[in-house]
Amino acid sequence: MATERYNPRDAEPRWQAKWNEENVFLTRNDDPREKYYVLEMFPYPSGRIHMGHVRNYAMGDVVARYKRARGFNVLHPMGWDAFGMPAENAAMQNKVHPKGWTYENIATMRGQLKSMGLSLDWSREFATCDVEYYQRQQHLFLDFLEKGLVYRKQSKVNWDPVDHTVLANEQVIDGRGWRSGALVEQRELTQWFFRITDFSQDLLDSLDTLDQWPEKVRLMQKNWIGRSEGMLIRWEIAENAGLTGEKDVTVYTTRPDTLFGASFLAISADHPLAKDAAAQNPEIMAFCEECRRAGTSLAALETAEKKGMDTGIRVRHPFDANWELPVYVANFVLMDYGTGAIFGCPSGDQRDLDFAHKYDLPVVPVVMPKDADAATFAIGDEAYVGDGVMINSRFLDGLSTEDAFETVATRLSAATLGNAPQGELKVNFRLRDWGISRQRYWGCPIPVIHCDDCGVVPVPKADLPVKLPDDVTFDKPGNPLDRHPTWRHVACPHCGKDARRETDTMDTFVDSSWYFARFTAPWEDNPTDPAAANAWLPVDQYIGGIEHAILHLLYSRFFTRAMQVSGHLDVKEPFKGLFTQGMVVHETYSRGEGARREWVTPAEIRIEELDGKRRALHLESGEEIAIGSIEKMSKSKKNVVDPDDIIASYGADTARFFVLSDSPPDRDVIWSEAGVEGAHRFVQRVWRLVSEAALSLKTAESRPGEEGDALAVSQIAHKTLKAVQADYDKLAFNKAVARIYEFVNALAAPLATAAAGKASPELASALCEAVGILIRIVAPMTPHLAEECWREIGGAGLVATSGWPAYQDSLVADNEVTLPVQINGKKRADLTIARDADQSAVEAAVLALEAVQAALAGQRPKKIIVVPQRIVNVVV
RNA sequence: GCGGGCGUGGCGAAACUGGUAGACGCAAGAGACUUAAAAUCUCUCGGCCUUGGCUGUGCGGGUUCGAUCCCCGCCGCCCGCACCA
Repeated sequence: MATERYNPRDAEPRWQAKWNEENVFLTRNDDPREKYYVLEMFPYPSGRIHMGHVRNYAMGDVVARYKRARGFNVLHPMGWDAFGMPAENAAMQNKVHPKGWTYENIATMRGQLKSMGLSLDWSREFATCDVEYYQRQQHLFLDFLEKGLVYRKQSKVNWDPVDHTVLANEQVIDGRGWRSGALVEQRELTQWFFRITDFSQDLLDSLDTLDQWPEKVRLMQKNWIGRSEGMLIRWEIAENAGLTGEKDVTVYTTRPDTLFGASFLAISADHPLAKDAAAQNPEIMAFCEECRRAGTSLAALETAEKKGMDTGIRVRHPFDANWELPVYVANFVLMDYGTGAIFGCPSGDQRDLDFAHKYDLPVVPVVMPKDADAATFAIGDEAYVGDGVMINSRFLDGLSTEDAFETVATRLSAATLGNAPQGELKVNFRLRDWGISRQRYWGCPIPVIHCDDCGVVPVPKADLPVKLPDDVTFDKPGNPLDRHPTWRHVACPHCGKDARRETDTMDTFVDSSWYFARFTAPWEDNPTDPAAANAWLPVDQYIGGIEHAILHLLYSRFFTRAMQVSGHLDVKEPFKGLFTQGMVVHETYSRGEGARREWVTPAEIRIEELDGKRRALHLESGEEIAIGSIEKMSKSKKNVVDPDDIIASYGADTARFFVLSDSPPDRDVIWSEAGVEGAHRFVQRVWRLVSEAALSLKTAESRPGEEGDALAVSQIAHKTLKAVQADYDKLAFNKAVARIYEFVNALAAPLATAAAGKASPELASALCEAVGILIRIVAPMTPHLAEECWREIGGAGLVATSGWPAYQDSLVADNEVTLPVQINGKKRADLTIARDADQSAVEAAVLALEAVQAALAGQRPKKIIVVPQRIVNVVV
């Protein structure tokens, strides 16, 4: 009986319509079953989806469908991270409105995602640029403001004088704006900040509770937060050189133990003391300017020479009033870490040592390795940064580094300078408060009003939303909100006088810092329904790219805490489980050189192989195209493969199955068409096997048939079920795929017997069950195929609403095991024996083996190692 | 520089963290079916020699009855942070 090939173009839309009709994936908040929240990082609507999206959402969908089958009430929503620069760039380049551009992209991409057959609750969909969403974000902002979690301060920013905008550090390339190419200036602007540093310690401590996060990500966050334990030490100014009125200067150090090795103080060019000095001395002024300019170029930092200038100011050593040290302005001291001032101990720090050599400052070794000889220990070109024993340090001599730290801390805390302690213990963090002001149009307006009389006035909640005006122009650089004729002019909510709206919008990272909470009740007037948020959160499984390991995840962790403080929910950590999936990468193709280089999409070329050499030829012109490096799929390099083509020719199931096969999900994959065909063969094979055997399986009981090993079929079915279940639990999709292949390979012969109408009733019944298991374990990956097969075998209802089958322990465990038998560690034979055979029984059986007898040649073995149910090793 | 990870066939990768190395898939080769093609099926497929072995998980040592896995020392690649006091 010839079976028709499975036709995804017919089947997939049919089942998608069916799921939709029956509201299979709508999630109710009042469902009594245990909850499971699975979320993939929502996409930026850049235009079309690419294979990276397919991989991300296929993984999430497997988890969602699997957990649904396991009986959980699954929340699996989708939305759009829709504010951001590309929309404004498109507006400037193509004269389209950011709003129109964004919503059109969303419509396209939504259609593409729907064609993948994802089990999403589309009723909860939103875009962050929806007024309904950003209104609630403004609400949150106001609540944070009230709780003191938001503040304004002057801050240095990278300012592009051509585009009239602030640039993020990564948008400054070699000191120039990435778009305009203009030299970037450092400007002081008043900006809004979120007080993320209020939670530094908690954000650090709680990392330990996130045991379902990759170790790597936790470590990255830990380093980013950057906790260090040290001291603040105040140094009395002995000589001000007529440059400052200050009486003392405070430094931060993690090595107070090395205090007797100090030979200079260094301060940042932005330190108040440096500013005082610069005001009095043009040379210092010039040097400070130079330091600031150098600071803009990120790459230059690496190689930048350590430079300093002696200010002439002198300070007294905290433990010796007669010991004076020079104060330098130095280009390597950062104003925003510690106090912007350090003491230099050249023997214990490589940078300080280089600096000391350059400016002829003393180098006194104060720490030596435990086993070194104090008489001969010296510092050459390399500082000794390790722990050890104190030397040349007066009352600290002989102490360990650790004890010296304690001693100095105790003494300085007790001592006073003026009327304050001379030193205090201080924990310092690298983490900075989060600046959220952006001088851009396409973002969430910051809901405050500036009044000449009342100052900064929050917009009353009743007046929300502060809506973005639609009638804006992009013909000039700068923020369109600034030059809008009317939008910024409003009355002060306090006094009613003319006032001005804040025209800055929020960093788009704010939008993505709480969307996962909004999904729990997107219909709410308030930002959240706390009951719903508390019930659903934390997200049980969050899936996304490693590129968000720090910022997005840290900001979301902060937001959750801030929302807890302001009563919007009552959990601390937003994401219980995190999985970082690998990228989909592809070769790049280009023609032309230098500035004229033009990228070519894979769709426009064909690859030819000649004498082992691969060549790329342009389809239209036949011209040879250069094959470039393998990189992450991106619009700019055009090395994207549009899933539409693959879905159109092979179907969504094949695309899904392929991206889940072969490679571990956390590793990058190189896209290859050959792999797609392999996956498609599997889809067709499952369909053929199931459909060919389906009829005879149903009728087998009525007639006698050939013997078949029904038990073997049941055993592999249940073993596979158990293993695949474990793989899905661990998100090891590639291993699940391999096991399913093995399973299908094992079923092929018995199913052929059945298809020929020769299966015994026992075999037919075992096959019936096995096929049912097969359909349900492939269903999370290839859901349309599963439905089609399910109908073919006469399954009740939909696979999508069927439960997960339970494996039987008795069928999973074998009564007999086959042990490899090694002689001196090399495998020489197999031994099949009862599973519960004891040591002596196994030994006896092993000694009886021909191969063992031959190896022993009549001798007694030295040793026999029996690892139960695993291996036997005979040592001769 | 600091921190982390990885290195297994022609390719993507498995191997229950000390127990048969290379499961499964891709590619390749041979064959069957076919007028032919597609589809499908069967077999081969790390390397070296003659059956049977030997050898093999980046390289060199070590621990162990037994090492892809643990320890020491190299080599190579990738990622993150980067003047953090």
